[in-house]
Amino acid sequence: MVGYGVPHESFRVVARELPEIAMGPPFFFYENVAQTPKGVWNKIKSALYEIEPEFIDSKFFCAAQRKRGYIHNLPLENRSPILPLPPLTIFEAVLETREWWPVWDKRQQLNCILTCQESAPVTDRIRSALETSNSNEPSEETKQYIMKQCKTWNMVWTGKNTVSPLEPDEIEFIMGYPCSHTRGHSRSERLKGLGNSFQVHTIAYQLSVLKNLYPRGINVLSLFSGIGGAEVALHRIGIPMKNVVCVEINPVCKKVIQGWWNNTDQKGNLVHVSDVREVTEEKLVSWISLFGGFDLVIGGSPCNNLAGGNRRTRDGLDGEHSSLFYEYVWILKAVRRLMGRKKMHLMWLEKRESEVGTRTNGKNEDLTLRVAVGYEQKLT
DNA sequence: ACCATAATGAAGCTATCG
DNA sequence: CGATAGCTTCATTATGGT
Repeated sequence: MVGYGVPHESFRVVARELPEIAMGPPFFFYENVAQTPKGVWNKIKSALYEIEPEFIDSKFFCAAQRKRGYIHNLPLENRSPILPLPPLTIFEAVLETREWWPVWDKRQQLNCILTCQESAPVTDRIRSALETSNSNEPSEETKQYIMKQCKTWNMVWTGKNTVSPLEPDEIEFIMGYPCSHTRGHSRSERLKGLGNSFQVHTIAYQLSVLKNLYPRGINVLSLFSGIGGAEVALHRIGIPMKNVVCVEINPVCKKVIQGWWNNTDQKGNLVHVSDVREVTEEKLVSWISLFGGFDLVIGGSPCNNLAGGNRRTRDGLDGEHSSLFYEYVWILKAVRRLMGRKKMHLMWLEKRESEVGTRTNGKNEDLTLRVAVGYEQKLT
């Protein structure tokens, strides 16, 4: 679960064989949960140029576990983490818990950050179990019950005989986002967005190799953007974003990204698309023509039907949401095919001319801009 | 309409044991 | 080496309140 290596590990793979058809640029980066139903990662791998997935646990980068698989065509040489690395232990990440932490709770790190949390009766049952044990030390049976609940629901000690779920602000810190990144939205929306997101430092470590390749910045096609983990990671690395197309269906997530973009003094251009199924080859041609191509196609497709926590619809890669993986695949391959062609810009103009039915003598630039801007969706 | 709450197991992996 | 136990998991949804 350490892929080709993590910071401060002696064993680091720096070279691998990539099929020629998968070599960049453009570079791509795909992510999903590591523990899927059987056969899923084989399907993903075969759809993505048979590249071997790299499995990394974010426990090497933050205080919480997060086992994820990544398939990408990035170089492996000279990876570097964002420094300083964030705290790797619970005590350092959530300072207030230390005072109440019992010695028999041996946890050093948290389990995976999920999209929902425990309910009050769990905290109540734990409190009453501790209060009824009059002695200083609860019974082994009580300890076992409490530890099982604490691990299942990722709870920390916040008072006398009291365990609580993590606050959204604390999760933002652990996941590597700016303080109050998701502020201004309902608690449940914040938890869902954060539980579904990238761990920024883990992503940044893998993307860090792009910094020297693109000193003047990159154009990004960000699919299933969520709360913008990819964008935050690139920003933290120090890679300027010239143009970013964010494809995200959740309006709350879209607002989070736009808010972060506005607050971080971005010089580039941010375009929103509200559904991956609205991406067409025509739009790809337009963006590629306008931006001069994409340098990075990045995204983690929906894990709803793959994730272990799903009791009802864990029906694999062809499930209702997770099947959107195939959208990622065709879009990536379309981008690579379109960028491989010469005179792309001219081809696109000819196509537009034939559709519009009029010539655009000397006004190609205006037409390009007008059509491209038409795809941008304004925030309400 | 929006939001918070609370109840809802199994799959697949790893560690351990004989 | 196989069996067994132990552990973890980017979730869904009916329900009720505001």
